Amino acid sequence: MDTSPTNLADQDAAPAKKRRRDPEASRAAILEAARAAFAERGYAKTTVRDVARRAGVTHGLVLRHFTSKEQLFLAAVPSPRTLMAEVAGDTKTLPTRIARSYVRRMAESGGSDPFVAMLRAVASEEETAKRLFTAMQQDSLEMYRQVIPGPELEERVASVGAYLIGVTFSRYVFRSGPLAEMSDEQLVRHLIPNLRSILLD
Amino acid sequence: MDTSPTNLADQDAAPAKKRRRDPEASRAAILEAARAAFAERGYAKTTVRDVARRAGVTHGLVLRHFTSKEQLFLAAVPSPRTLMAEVAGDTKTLPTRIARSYVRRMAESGGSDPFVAMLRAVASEEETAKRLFTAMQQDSLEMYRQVIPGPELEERVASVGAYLIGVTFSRYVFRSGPLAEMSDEQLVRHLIPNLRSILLD
DNA sequence: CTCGTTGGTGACCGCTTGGTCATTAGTGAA
DNA sequence: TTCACTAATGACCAAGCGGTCACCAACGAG
Repeated sequence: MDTSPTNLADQDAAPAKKRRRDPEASRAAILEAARAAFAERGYAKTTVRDVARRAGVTHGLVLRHFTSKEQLFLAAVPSPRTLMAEVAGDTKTLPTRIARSYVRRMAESGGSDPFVAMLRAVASEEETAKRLFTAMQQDSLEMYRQVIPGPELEERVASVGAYLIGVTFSRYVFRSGPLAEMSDEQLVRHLIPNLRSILLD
Repeated sequence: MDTSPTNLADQDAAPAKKRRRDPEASRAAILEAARAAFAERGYAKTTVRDVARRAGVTHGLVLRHFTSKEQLFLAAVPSPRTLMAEVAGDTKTLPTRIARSYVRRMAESGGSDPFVAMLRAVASEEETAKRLFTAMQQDSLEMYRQVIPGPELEERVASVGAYLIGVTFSRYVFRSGPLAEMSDEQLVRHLIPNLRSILLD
């Protein structure tokens, strides 16, 4: 009553494709697909099959390379080297550099930055992501410690972090409202005075 | 080879319980359980069975009362009446009132405020939550419009919103770092100057 | 041309999920 | 006490998940 070798197909890539056989390229394609998927839909809603389809492979291969969905997340969304690099330098121009560096970085990745993926993952109560996020915050605190004077350093840095989290949320997750509609240049101009007052009183 | 009427049980409440038969009470218990669950674990990770267990009923009853998980979300997490009420009043003391009202509100619900639930739901790309969130932002903008002078009102309000989103994320979602460890009073004191400079230059 | 190696496949599995519905049992009125 | 009414239950379902694995086919070495 069923001559075919299976009852229900489980195919991943729709069109018939030639096998590529290039493990490095496959790995890279999967990682990029994973980054985009986790940033766009969050950890919980992203399925291994989603990532596979984007990368043009089968979900079996994804698990073969990365063992589990969590391992894939860890490989694709690595500790996003301090949200704002280039912190070192003159204290007076610090806010400007932070704003520029933040906006450039987000613009380059087109909204699929690891930072966005981590925000989403943390929001859906993903323990792994929380650990990464903690490490990231520690890193950034260390960098500020050498540049900024005064007491309440921790609190000020935490507030800047919170502010940028909120901006990221509005602009790249929620994607609605004035902050989402500004151009990159407008956003930089808008951020600078706020960062300054939070950071330097 | 199987005398029982079913193979795998699907029970929800572990201990044998008497049937309560009180639709109003059930509804209320389910709604409260849903609010807490959505705020604690996010929309994607919360299952209908989770909510049912918390409420002490079966998951069948939850769906019977609310039809679907999404309807349940909409019923449990209603438009959270402008994050900060009591905005009207003197402009000079506005930041203080916003900070107080925000902190009190969050403290009262013990971190299971609808606002947190919505943040989490939006982060996992839930369209329904996005719509609620948009409405909420519109509401709050309306209220500010009558109280605050000057241009760039939209941008300033959006930035305050973003800042509070970030603070909420750090304190009630991520639950780590200085902002999470502050007492309510400390947080109020910390927020006021930042809110003031963002809102009033 | 063979043939061992190995990147890649897709059927399969156990389990969980959101959702349905026939059945069961409390309850107030007659 | 009986009985209609209906809140509540829990077995059931299809779909989809993460994860496994026997197999297949593309390549380089001989």
